[in-house]
Amino acid sequence: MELASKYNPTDVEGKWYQYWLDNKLFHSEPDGREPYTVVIPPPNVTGVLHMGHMLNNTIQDILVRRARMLGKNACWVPGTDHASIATEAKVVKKLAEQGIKKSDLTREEFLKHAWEWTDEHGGIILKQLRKLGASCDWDRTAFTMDEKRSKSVIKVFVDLYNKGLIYRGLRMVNWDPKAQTALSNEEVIYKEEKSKLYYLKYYVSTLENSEISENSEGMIVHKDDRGYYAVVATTRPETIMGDTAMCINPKDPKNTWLKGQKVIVPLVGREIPVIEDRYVDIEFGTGCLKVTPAHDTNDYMLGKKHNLETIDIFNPDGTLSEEAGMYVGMDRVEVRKLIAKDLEAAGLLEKVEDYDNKVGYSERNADTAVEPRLCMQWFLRMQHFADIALPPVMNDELKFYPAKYKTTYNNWLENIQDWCISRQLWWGHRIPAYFLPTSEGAEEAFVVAESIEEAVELARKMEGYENITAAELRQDEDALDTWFSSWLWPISLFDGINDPDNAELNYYYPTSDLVTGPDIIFFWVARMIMAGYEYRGDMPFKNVYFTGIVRDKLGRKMSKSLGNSPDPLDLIAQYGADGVRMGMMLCAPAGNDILFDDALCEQGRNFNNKIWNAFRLVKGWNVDATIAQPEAARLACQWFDAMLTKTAIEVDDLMSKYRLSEALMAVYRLFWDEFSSWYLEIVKPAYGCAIDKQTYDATLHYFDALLRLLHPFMPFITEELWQAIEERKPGESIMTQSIKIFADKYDEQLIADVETAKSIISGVRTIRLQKNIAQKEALNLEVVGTHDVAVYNAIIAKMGNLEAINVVEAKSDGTSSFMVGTTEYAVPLGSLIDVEAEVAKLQAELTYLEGFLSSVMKKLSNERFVSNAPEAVVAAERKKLADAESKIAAIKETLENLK
RNA sequence: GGGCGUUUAGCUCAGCUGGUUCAGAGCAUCUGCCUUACAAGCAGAGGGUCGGCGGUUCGAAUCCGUCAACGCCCACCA
Repeated sequence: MELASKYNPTDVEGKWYQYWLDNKLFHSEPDGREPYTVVIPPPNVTGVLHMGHMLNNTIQDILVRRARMLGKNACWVPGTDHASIATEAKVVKKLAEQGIKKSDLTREEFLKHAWEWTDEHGGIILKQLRKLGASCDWDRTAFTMDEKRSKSVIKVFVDLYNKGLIYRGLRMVNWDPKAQTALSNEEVIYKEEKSKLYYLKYYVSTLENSEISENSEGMIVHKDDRGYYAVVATTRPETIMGDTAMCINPKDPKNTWLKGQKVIVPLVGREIPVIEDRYVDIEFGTGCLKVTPAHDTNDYMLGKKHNLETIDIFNPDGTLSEEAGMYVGMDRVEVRKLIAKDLEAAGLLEKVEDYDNKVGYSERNADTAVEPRLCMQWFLRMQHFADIALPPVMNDELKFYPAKYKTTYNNWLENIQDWCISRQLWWGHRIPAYFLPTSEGAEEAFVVAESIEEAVELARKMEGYENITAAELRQDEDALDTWFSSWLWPISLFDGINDPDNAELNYYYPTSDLVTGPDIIFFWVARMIMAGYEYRGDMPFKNVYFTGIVRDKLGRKMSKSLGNSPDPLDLIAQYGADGVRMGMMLCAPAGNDILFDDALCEQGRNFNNKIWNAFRLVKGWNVDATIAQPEAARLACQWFDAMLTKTAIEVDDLMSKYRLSEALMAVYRLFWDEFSSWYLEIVKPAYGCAIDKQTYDATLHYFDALLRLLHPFMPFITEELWQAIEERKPGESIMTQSIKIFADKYDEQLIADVETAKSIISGVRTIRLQKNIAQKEALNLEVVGTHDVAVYNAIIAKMGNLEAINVVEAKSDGTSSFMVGTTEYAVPLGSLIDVEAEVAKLQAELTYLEGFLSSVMKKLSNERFVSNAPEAVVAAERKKLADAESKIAAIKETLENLK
């Protein structure tokens, strides 16, 4: 077999991915094996693969491939998320480019565009995942808005409504007056802005000029010829028409005199009460806060708490409404300027200060400040869900990796707020609520049903609606929050909402591992747990692995605007999928942020090359069945066998703790250092010579084992080489080979002894380097005293190119020596010896050892140490002492001889 | 403001219940080598008061306190 000296991934990857697909190796059906299920965190249907996906999906693929090789029935279900906000925004933008406004379209027309967009761009990201090698069961690909998933969402909404867990209520939303739509918090961009802080005079109507006589500590009373007044600092004077109270902190000494009073809203002339609430910051402004429940989130909370009236002074387009009573029809921005002048003219503006504050702007209309606005919304009561979702995580039935996120989870659930599940969007699952015609001013009437037919049926049971028709029902315009569909994902993927207790669900659920980012622990992870217990009475997954956030090597978040995010597909083209996977994993310890650097992919690529070349070496050997196995090779096989087992056990342990990065590193070192640098060098036949059959077969066997260990991390190259080890039957793949081929014990002493032998070899090599002696030139080695690892002489001789290894009482003259453990090794160099350098080297070692000895002696002469420390520790110290003393003696003797 | 976390070699990180697998790994660096698998390589070497201070202990990277720097999440100041 002809092999290039460098591994070329592009030749290999497409071929094997197709092979896996053709042989349906990713596909899973329930059977007698233990299931291993992973559901993909569905990426945005119209999204493009970014580094976060790379990391996340590499991890999932590693877990899935490994589970498969452990003999489990692995099922990784892919799919996409309709991502209502993001997708709708993209469609709106695209339409805008064509000169079409969303407001000019009907719902149906808009949705047609959205579906077109989805069909056009949808699934690109899933195709990209294939380049990475993702072993998803593509036959199961789902979409949060496909038929089954949509039906599930509606069913769940109706069910929760019927259980009394869904209700309607007012909520402050971020309103974009230009787009005339509500925005999610994520769509609001806060900008630092230089604005003004207006200090307005609110005259106290309930105090006569003379009433305040006592002046308690710290009290600040404002009074002019018109009477007593409070000063309120605000950045938004145009909202005073909506004021329904003034609030002070009950603990504020400055304003105690205002308690229980009433004040007059400037210009407006309306009398409002002074209320007290700890919410008010005593230090800010004058400690007096104007309360405008309709136009500020916190004020709304205060309003609810103190039963205040709510006056909505804005129209949806941001102009002032009739309710305002003044400046009607003018834009809020204009009014701010105008009212400031009017206030000043009326002598009601005490002062204006410059002020830096953060103002929210619409992501869609950069120049439009977001207006808090009260809207009727749908809510899900969360206390019930918190109650069922908290215990399993806290008592580790459902495990988080890393565990620190338990705290985060706990904090959120213990302070749970009701979930606003409606969104003022069209792209998504439309809320299955149908409003009935009502007379002006009457309370709204509606029914919640899975279909219009059922809605009509329900409505007809209501008093006064006995003859209502479908045409008279008006379905709620809003769509459901995207998370309201994704929280069902682990169940809905197996159609467990529509068809509870179906065979697939019973087999695959609960899923095994969830791999996701900690940023969606609340949005998604917590809610899936809730839905899991609500609809299955069981956890949706057994383990959650939280990845870090991918940052650039300077620690900055990857973002389009910074231009620091590499295109994953470019990386794959450059380094190969296996190289990039390894690059990701090398820098990805669980729970830490990932500082990504191309250099890591380079390291991955280099490793691929190393594997490739090791294979070239082995496959290039000529095998001669008549040759007996050399001693060195026999020993090397024994040793490498133990090393394989040792590493396999280590990898098992690390993987069980989700320490993927370290597991990969363990295999990496096994392959590069132990297998390539030691094992292969030991068994490698001399140039032009053949290798014995026994060693050759063993080597192929080790190669096979190494490829299996590596396969979950680097699927492509391992398949390529595994197929090349020997003739394979059609359809065979490394994917389906077992990884449970290792013993559960290994000879530790054997490994330790070879380590000693390796140290001896290194010692010889160091001498060669220092003395500039070529590897070709054979040397002798003298072992002074006892040679504990004489068994490995064959290896030591071969690797050190030694003619002889002699155990001597005293070494000969003119040697360069080194120590391994407590034994001295000497290489006779004859005239090559540099006495001066040798003395200096030994002197340095002596100084170190003497210092070491004195510290050990100090410890041992400390009576409290000897009496308190465990015996084993004391014994160890005594051994240190003895060893150091014997080393010192040996060095001193050598020094004497040299002189 | 509330909560969580991090700080160990130039970089990225391991170091579980205090004591020979306690000062480690990979990369990078330096020095020799185009040695017939691989220079995207081989062989060898150097490099750390374990963030600062204080305490507990015979003994602290490890436990406690405190300060500092950085990061994340939540709530945000009208």
